Amino acid sequence: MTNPEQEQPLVFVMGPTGAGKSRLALAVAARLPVEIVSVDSALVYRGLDIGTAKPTPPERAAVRHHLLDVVDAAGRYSAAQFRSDARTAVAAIRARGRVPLLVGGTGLYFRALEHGLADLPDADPAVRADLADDLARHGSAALHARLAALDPAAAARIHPRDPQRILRALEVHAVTGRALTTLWDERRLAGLAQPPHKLVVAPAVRANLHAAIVRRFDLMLARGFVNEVRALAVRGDLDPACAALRTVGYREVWRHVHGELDGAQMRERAIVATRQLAKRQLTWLRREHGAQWFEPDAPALLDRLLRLVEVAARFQSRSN
RNA sequence: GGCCAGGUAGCUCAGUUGGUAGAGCAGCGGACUGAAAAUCCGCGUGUCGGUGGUUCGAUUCCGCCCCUGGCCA
Repeated sequence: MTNPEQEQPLVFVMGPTGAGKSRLALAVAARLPVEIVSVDSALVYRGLDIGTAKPTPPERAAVRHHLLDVVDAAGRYSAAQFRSDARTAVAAIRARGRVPLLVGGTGLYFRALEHGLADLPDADPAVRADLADDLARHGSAALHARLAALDPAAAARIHPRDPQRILRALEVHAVTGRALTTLWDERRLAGLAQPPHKLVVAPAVRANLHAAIVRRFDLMLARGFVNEVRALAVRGDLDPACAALRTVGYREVWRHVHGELDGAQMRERAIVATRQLAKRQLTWLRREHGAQWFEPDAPALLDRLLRLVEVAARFQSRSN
């Protein structure tokens, strides 16, 4: 008998922010023995609750959720760490005889889990700080030129004005002495043995998604989003360079709390940033092959999801 | 009611010494290998407020009308 963890297809529930993924997952959890694995780069941060629309304590009491609150707001997380944590969570859920449901909107994390990643060194804070210094002093074009000498293949695919990727490629080279693009070809961290079932939840009409985003942001404000950010500010150890504070909404509210934006500007810019995020998420989703697309709250969506989970649950009980 | 300043892209505005116009933002499309809710790339036709006139040609000059803001009554 083969390992059921590798044979059984996972179920992915994917969609842009505000499309109603969490609501759907909770509806399934009310009827079948599922646990939810969050696939979301913002929900991992402790202290970011209202502005990330994180499932609430009652919701988390009703259904077990994984990969929420796994790092401090001052900390770092990564796609590779997600891949590893998600695999651990999936195995643990299955060992309990339950069905994991992977729910979220971070395209890179879904991809890392499904297809794996190159086995690369972790971020090195000291090297990164030096490179950030060089960037401030010489500009990204100069660093891109430096990269072109060390790793021409990487330089060819990274835009000269994309500092984040230039820095990462230089960082990998500094830490390993090897070209990033060479390492990509060498060793991979495994993806899934079986292709997952992918369900995409997204309004077909963009204006509907935009309207949902506005409603949701206003609800966040009503629930005390500004006070939540104030609480993060009084800690004193966070600044806008932290990954957590680059999150959509948090960066705008942070500036509001520090007097740089008035209430109306903050709201407008946060809503704009959320729309732009949703658009980028849709770009990832359109690329997903074999995904089934549904309108939020479509009865067919819940039916389809329930059927997939039932099949998985049956498979699960047979192999345990 | 009078005077002044405006009315150009969804928004804020630039511009055309008369040859039908372009920036920023928004929006849309795309990329994406340890920051990814990040970081980047690409995409600009719109009754130039309306109407009449001058002109080969008017968004541009002139008249009238409408609208907005300010000042005066």
